[in-house]
Amino acid sequence: MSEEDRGARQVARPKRADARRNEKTLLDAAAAIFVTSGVEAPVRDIAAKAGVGTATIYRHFPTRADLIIAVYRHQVDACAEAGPDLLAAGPTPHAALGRWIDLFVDFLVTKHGLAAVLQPDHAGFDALHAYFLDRLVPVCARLLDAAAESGEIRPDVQAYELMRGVGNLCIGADSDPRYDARRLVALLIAGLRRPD
Amino acid sequence: MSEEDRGARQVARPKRADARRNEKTLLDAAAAIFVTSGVEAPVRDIAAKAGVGTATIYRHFPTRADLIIAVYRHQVDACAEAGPDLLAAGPTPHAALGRWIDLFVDFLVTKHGLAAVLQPDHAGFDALHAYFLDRLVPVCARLLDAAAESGEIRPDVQAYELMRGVGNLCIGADSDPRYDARRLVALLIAGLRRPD
Amino acid sequence: MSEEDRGARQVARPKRADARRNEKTLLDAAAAIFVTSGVEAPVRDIAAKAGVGTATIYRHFPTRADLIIAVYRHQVDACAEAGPDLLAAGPTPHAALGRWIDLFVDFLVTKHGLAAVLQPDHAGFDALHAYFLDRLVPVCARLLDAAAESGEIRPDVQAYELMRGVGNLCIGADSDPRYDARRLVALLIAGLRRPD
Amino acid sequence: MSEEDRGARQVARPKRADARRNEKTLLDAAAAIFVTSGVEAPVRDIAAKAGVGTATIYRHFPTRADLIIAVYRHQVDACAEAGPDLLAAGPTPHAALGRWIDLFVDFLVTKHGLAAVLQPDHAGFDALHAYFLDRLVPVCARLLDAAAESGEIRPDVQAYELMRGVGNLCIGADSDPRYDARRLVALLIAGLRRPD
DNA sequence: GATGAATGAGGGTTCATTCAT
DNA sequence: TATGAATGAACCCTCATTCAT
Repeated sequence: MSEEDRGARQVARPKRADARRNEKTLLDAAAAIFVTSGVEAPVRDIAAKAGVGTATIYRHFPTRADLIIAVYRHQVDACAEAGPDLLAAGPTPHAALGRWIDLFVDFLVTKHGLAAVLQPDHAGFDALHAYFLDRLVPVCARLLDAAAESGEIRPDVQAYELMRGVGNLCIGADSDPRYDARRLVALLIAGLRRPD
Repeated sequence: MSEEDRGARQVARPKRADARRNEKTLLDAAAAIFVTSGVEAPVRDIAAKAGVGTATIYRHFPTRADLIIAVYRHQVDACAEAGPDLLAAGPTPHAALGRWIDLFVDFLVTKHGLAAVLQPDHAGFDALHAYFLDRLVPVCARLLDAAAESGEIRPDVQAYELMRGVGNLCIGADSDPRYDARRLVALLIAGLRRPD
Repeated sequence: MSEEDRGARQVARPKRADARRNEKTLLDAAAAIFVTSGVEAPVRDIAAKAGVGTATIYRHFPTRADLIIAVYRHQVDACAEAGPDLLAAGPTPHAALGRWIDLFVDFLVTKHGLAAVLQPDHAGFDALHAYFLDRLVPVCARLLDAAAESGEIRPDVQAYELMRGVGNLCIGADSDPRYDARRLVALLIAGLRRPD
Repeated sequence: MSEEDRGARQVARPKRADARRNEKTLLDAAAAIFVTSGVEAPVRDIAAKAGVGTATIYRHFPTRADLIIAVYRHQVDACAEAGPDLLAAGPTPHAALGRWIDLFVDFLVTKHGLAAVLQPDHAGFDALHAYFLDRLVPVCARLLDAAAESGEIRPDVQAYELMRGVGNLCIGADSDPRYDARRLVALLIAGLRRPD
């Protein structure tokens, strides 16, 4: 594609290649640091890992929430998108819900400190909280509704509450061999079953 | 050796009463500050509330964990002691377990920030973690065992894990009207039931 | 060598018109920002207002002093040129001096932060300082000399010092309703009168 | 004086001697740094000069304005107190005003950057501004009133405005051999004379 | 025993200026 | 020539903890 083509079709932002590459470097560095030091690691550490100045991070990601979202966006999206597929795959809505929640848990437990920061009152992380909720609660709600309609589970549980609960169960789940978030979440999901 | 013995053997220690009173003042102040600012409130705030110097706090309670333990000891003990009674009261071990867990949840959700700090990897809070575990896990284990033996619940759940899960579900439970820890914990407990 | 000449000798420089236009845009933007945020406003704000990159500003105006000079050159020149006219218009040299100083004050008080930056020791603003001095001190000196020769004022006041004093009196003159630089400057000029 | 004596008479604050000494060190260090780097010098520089940690400065002087006030309090007070004496000493109110203003100017010109920071709109320095005004404007007003009543000067000049003007004339007065604030201020004061 | 002053490590953030594209 | 991304130095401020009195 020639430059004219691009210019003609869009507003033409030439510098992009560089910045794009840099942003990638940044995200990789952040992801790496998040693994070792948690999502609240000092900005300076991330900058150092990426080999850039601190301000570069602020340019790309004005708030820490922005950075975290960017780092995990793909995975969150993938999780959200898997919901309908699992529902379709069956065998029952409740089983699909369980599998989808497992996906979410698998994602969360490997992200050091992320679950803790997902708390709604964690100062400065509202955007992060909102993003996760916006993306995942509707998916969860659909699975929940389906399971409720099928009569498998009790109809009085809210998707928001369930997601929060699952998120909470994932806090500190790595680094403790005697605590298996997945197992507990499974109990929680099992607890949804209609008491017969 | 009892405290009286020690006092009798030496010259009377007039400061003792003072110190005792001081400790009480400290605990009251800490409790009050914990309610408003959480268990991670600045040491200075607590000292100010108690009307003492910061070093006084360190003298009585070398680590923050010590202070938190002292503040909540009575309630934790009461909770622990309620276990056997509830088990005896029935009607079933599983029901007793549910009631006992409710007691724990009621305690925890009203202690701003306590659940969060109970995480095993929370630096500097090992003593706190250990205390809660020492005190409560055995109680929980007994209830769990009884319920397992009665065949009400699955036999493969560890008390430690369950307590951690319940604790996690209590994180951030105040300050969010859409999240009811008690309800979720009830689901978790319900999920323990043997799948028939 | 005139600008046209240079253009004629080489291959036509089509960019020239562009650059010229760009410089105009820049000056307008700078003037606007100076009004709202003062002459020490962030470079980025000016660039943003002009719709150009920051480096473009540096290309046209290597130092901030250059930019400020360019923005106010016309007004400073106009002020300088008014001096002889006022002197000719009378009625006395001292009166003319007063009117000319008023012109300068009117200019200065409306330029947010300019007077403050005119200080000789303001790092990086030497060129600005020098420009104002080069342009205005001679004019002031002529008025002062005339007034001294006419016997209206004391003969021992230097133009440089007077200009600095007037400039200083204009600092922070906007934004304080209880401070009227013009009134104070009038006192200063009145104070020049020969003590009889 | 025994400890009991002190305890009986006051609230008994034993530690004072130390802190007092340290505060003195701090003020000396600040004064020294202010001379070389101006009153807006980095907190760290002052701390380093005093050989203390930065927080020590914040403890003693929560805001920079507090520190500056403390450093100059004695001199400002002395200046304020000299007003009535000078008025009494004569020979005329206007002469007394001139001498008093000279005192103020002598103080101000030797305080690098102080005059500049006395501007009412200088963010974060309101307390400083207020202090100077509270302390000096009333004194100036009294001198001004006396001179006005005696018929020496025009009656329409406000003490606030005059003080601001004098303060402004002192900005950048050190470090410029061609600018003598005292001389200009004398002109300003001379300009107060009633136009006959 | 009690005090509270001092410490100093950290963390976040801004902006003038340079430089690769 | 224009761009705007990157740089990184500088600064402020907070607190847990120690220590001299």
